[in-house]
Amino acid sequence: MVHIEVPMLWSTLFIPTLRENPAEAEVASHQLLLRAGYIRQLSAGIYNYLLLAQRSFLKIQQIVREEMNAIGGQEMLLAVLNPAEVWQESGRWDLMGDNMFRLKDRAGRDLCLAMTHEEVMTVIARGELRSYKQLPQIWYQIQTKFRDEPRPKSGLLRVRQFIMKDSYTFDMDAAGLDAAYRKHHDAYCKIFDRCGLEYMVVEADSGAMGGSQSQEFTIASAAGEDLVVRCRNCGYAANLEKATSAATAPLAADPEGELAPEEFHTPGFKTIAELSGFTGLPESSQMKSLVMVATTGAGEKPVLIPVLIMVRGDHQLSETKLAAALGAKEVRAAQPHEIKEWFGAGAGSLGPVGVTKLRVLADLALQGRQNMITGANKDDYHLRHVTPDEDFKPEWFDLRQSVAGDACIQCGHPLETVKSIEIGHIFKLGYKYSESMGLRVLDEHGKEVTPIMGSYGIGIERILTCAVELFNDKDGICLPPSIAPFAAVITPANYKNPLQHEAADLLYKDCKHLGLDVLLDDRDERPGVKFKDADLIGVPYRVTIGKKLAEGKVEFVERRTRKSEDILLHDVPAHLQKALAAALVSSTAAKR
RNA sequence: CGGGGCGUAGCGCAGCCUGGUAGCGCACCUGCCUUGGGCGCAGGGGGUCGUGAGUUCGAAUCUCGCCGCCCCGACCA
Repeated sequence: MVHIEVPMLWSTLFIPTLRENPAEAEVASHQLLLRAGYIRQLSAGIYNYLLLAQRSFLKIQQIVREEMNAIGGQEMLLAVLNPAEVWQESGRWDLMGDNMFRLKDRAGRDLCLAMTHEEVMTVIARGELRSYKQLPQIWYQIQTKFRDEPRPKSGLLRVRQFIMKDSYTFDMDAAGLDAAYRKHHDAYCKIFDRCGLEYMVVEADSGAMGGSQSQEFTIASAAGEDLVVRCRNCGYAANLEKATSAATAPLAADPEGELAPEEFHTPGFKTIAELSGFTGLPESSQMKSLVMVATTGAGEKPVLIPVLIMVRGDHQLSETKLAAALGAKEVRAAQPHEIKEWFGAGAGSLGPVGVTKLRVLADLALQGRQNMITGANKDDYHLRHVTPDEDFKPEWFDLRQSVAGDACIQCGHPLETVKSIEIGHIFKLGYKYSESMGLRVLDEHGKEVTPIMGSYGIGIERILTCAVELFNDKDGICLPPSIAPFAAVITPANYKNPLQHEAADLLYKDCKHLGLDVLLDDRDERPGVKFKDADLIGVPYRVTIGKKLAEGKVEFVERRTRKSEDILLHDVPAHLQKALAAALVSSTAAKR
C-alpha cells in the first residue's frame, strides 16, 4: 500500500491551540483536548475531531484492528440507518426508549440510528448461516454509534455520537462461546496494553443486553461516573452494581433468646436515623423495609409486581441486583399511595411481619440475625424482637450494595471503591437475539439448533480521553507514543537560522524515510511558543535544534518525564526508534 | 425530566443593579524589533450584545416567552 500524506509541517497544519481554557470545560481531558486543538464541539455531546484527534483515533483503530484480526475477527461495516422492524423483532425498539435517535423517511416509515448492532448482525447471520460447518464466526466493525443521552457531559466521556469497535460471535454451544469470550478478553488486554493504559477488568452486570457473563474494562479516574469495588489484596474487582462482599458486623449484638415480636409506640419517628436516635440502638440493629415495583414480561404486556424488600438499616438496596433476582426489566420505588393501599401504613412504619399478599425478599446480611427492630405496618408503631425465618419467611438474595470497608468475599481483605471510566465491555449474550430473531443452523446430525452469541465493545474516543485523564500535567497532555498523533516533534529554536533550518529539514526527511511519524515545527515563532505548544499537544518526544548544533548536538526530551539528553544529530532517528520500542515494551510490562 | 448557572469579537471576560456613542486582555492583520519557555513597540480589522415580543423618546441594560450551552440530581446497551 502506498501512503501519501501531506508534509507534517506545523506552519501549514490546522492545530488550533488555545492559550486559555474554554469556560465550559470542567474535566481535564475535555479542557486539554479543546485547548490542544484536538476537538471542537458542534452541539451538546457532539464533537468534531480535528487533525490531531483523528490521527490518534487512526492509531488506536489500527491497534484494535490488528488484535481483532489476530483472534480471527472479520471486519465489516454495517448500516447505521436501521429500519424499525429489525429492532421491533428483538423487542428493543420499545426497550431502548428515548435513548434511541428515531426518524421517519419520506414515506413515513420508522427508522433509527443504531446504538449497537446485535440485531443487524443477527439479520445477516440468519440470512446466510446454514450449517454448523460455518461456525464459529467472529464479526466486527469500527463504526459510529448514536445514543440520545439524557445528559451528555464531560467532553468526550459521555456523548451522543461516538466511534465504537463492536464485535459479535456466533458459536454452536456454550463451550464455543466460552472460547470466543476468552479470546476477546485476551485481545482486549493486549489492545489496552498497547494503548499504554492502566486498566482494571471488573465483573459487570449484563443489564439490558441480556446474557450470562460480562466483564468491563475500566480506567480508575476521578472523572469517571461508574464505581468499581476492588480488593487490593487479591485483585477482586467488580462494578458496584454487581459487587458482592461480606458486610461489616452489626455495631451492637442482637438480644439473646426466643423473644416474640412486640409493638412499641414511635410517634413521628420514620427514618432509620430517627429511630436509631429514639431507641438508642444503631442502624445496623434495624431492618429497613422498602416497597418496590418490578416490571417483568417482554414487549407489549408488561407485568407489574410489587415486592417488599428487607435490608439492614445501614445498608443500601441495589436496584440492579433486585432486578436480576426478580428477572425484571426494571424496578422502581412504590408510590406513597400504592404503599398506603397495600399496607395500610405509610413508608416510615413498614415491616415484613404478617405480610402475605406480597413477595418478601431479604438481603443475605440479615440471615442469622435475631430480635431486630422493624416497622409494624401501623403508623407510628414499630416492632422489636423480630427474627427473620421465624417471624417472617423471606426469599433470600444478595440485594445490598457493597460499600468501601466491606470484606472481600474471596480473601476477607477490606474492599475499596474507586471511580472509573468504562472503556470496554464483553458479554456472553446467550440466545437472546438468535432465539428471538430466528437464527438457526443444522448441526452434524441434521438437527436444527440455535447458535449462541457474544457481543463485545470498545469505545475508541474513550481510549484517547482516558489516556489524557491519566497522563497530563500543568503544561498539557503526555500521550503514550502508540496513540499520540505524532511520535516526535522536531523543534528548531530559530528556523530562520540557516544551520538550524538545514539540520531540521534533514532530520525530518531522515525520520520520514525510516517511517517515523514526526512533526516539524517550522513556524516563525519564538522558541517559548513552540515549546509550550509541543508540551500542550502531548507529543511524547521533542528534538530541539539550537545552539549546541555547533557541536553537532541536539536535545532529545521525553515529554512525560522531562528527561533531556544531548545527542548527536545523526543519532536522533536511531535513538527515537529505540525510545519508541522501549515505550511499547514497558507499557505492556507494567500490566503484570 | 427536576434544581442551579451562563449566553456581549475566535477565546477569556467587564459593562446590566441605576436605560443614553459597546469596552478590556489574549488571538488575528501590517511594519519595526526580538529569537531557549506563550518577547517588545507602533498602527489596524473584527460584535444584528443568543432569539422573539413588550415597556420607553431611546434597551446589551427593564419585563415576558423561546432557543442554546454548562454544572448538580434522576437516567445511563
